[in-house]
Amino acid sequence: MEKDELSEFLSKARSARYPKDSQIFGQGEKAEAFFLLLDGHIRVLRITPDGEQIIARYISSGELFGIAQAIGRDTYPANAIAAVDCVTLSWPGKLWHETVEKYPTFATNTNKVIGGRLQETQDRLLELATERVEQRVASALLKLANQAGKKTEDGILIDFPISRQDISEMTGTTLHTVSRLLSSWEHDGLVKSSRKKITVIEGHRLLLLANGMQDKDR
Amino acid sequence: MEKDELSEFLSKARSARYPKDSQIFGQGEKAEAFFLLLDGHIRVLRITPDGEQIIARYISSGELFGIAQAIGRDTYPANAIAAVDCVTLSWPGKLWHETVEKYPTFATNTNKVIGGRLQETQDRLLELATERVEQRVASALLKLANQAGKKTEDGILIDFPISRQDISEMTGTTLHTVSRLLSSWEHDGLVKSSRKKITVIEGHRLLLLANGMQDKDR
DNA sequence: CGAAGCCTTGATGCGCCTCAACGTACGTGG
DNA sequence: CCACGTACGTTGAGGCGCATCAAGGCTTCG
Repeated sequence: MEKDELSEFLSKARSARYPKDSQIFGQGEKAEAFFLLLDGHIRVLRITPDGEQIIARYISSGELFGIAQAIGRDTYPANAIAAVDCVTLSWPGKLWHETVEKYPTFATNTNKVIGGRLQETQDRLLELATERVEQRVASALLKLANQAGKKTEDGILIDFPISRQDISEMTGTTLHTVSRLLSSWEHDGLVKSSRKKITVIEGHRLLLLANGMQDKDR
Repeated sequence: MEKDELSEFLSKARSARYPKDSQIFGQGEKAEAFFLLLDGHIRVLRITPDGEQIIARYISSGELFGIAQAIGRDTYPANAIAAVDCVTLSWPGKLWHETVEKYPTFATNTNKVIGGRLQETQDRLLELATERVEQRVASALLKLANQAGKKTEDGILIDFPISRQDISEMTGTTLHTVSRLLSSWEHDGLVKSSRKKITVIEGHRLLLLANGMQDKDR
């Protein structure tokens, strides 16, 4: 897409602000628009008929989301909730098809985005099926630190509020087990955490845990 | 794509036969080609560094697979193994990009294919995280019967050889647990099975199990 | 006809969920 | 700004679902 084409495309966008904990769209709702996250972090949830939920992924700024049109759906497949105050751009759904027609690279690029998410999801499936809770939680922390980490004097802080419950919903376990793990890791100096805040201190040792190695410094 | 364009595209394909249990491509190999399954069934495996594996999906005839190029990868993300004797068409990888450029619908269609697989994978993730083994195995059988079922006088036969081990690798459990479940279901008349062969007899009762309901006919 | 691969079934144990109770930080309204 | 309520976190006790270990039977194929 050329510069002026891009700016024309951008000019059709609507900007919006979502306060922390507000819902941007809901699972099953008619997909009226697709989004680009300008600032903030978004939690993508999938819910079972009987109310249990898991966190499918976190969206960071710069990512497209809610692109139901791209995969030929007319409803959103998940909930999107602002994890912090967020700023988005959005376009009406029908503009997707027009844009794809005009700029074929748009479609091929989307392939890569969706393909990447497919990969990621399959990796998690493999993890969930073959690894123990401790490894999965360690992996999740590392991934979060990687995706949304902020360097501090203590270590790498995950830069949005995240509860034990959230982590349990990312890893298929309970908040109790997560709490116990974090307590034990904090005791051993691997992480530091307080209410809705987690800092990774010794990433390399966490990585050993994630890979199922014994931590000999224990 | 128009008729003569399609036939030109098809004329560039190479046809191949893969005997049962042979490998079509391997995880991590350079992706030289992409494939269309004309006849047969293919098992797609993902393997962990330490040798454990899960079945990501089964491909049925008519489906594209091994489309690493589409998602911007240059290696295959999984193993593809012929579950029965298979016939495929394949095209050199670089033809993907040319084709996409020439026929933009190709890219948008691929979006739908990949999007559908993403959905499916996320559904399985949700299942694996929230449901018990019994429910997952019941779901897997129903899905298989749906995707590759053949009506027989007894019920719906899954139309390719599939072992207890295979089912366990689809559902994140062990062959022992699967064996026990199938035995008990056979005893109750829900299924009928022998070596590498499974027939679903009472789908509706299996569905109840898959949804976590009590089976009151037990 | 033997050997390998697949399936079955029991016994045992443990990883993690569940249930329960209490401590602690946060923010909201008086 | 303090008091209170609510949401979040911690920690223990107990139990169960399912993996693991073990041993033997059956089917298929060379």
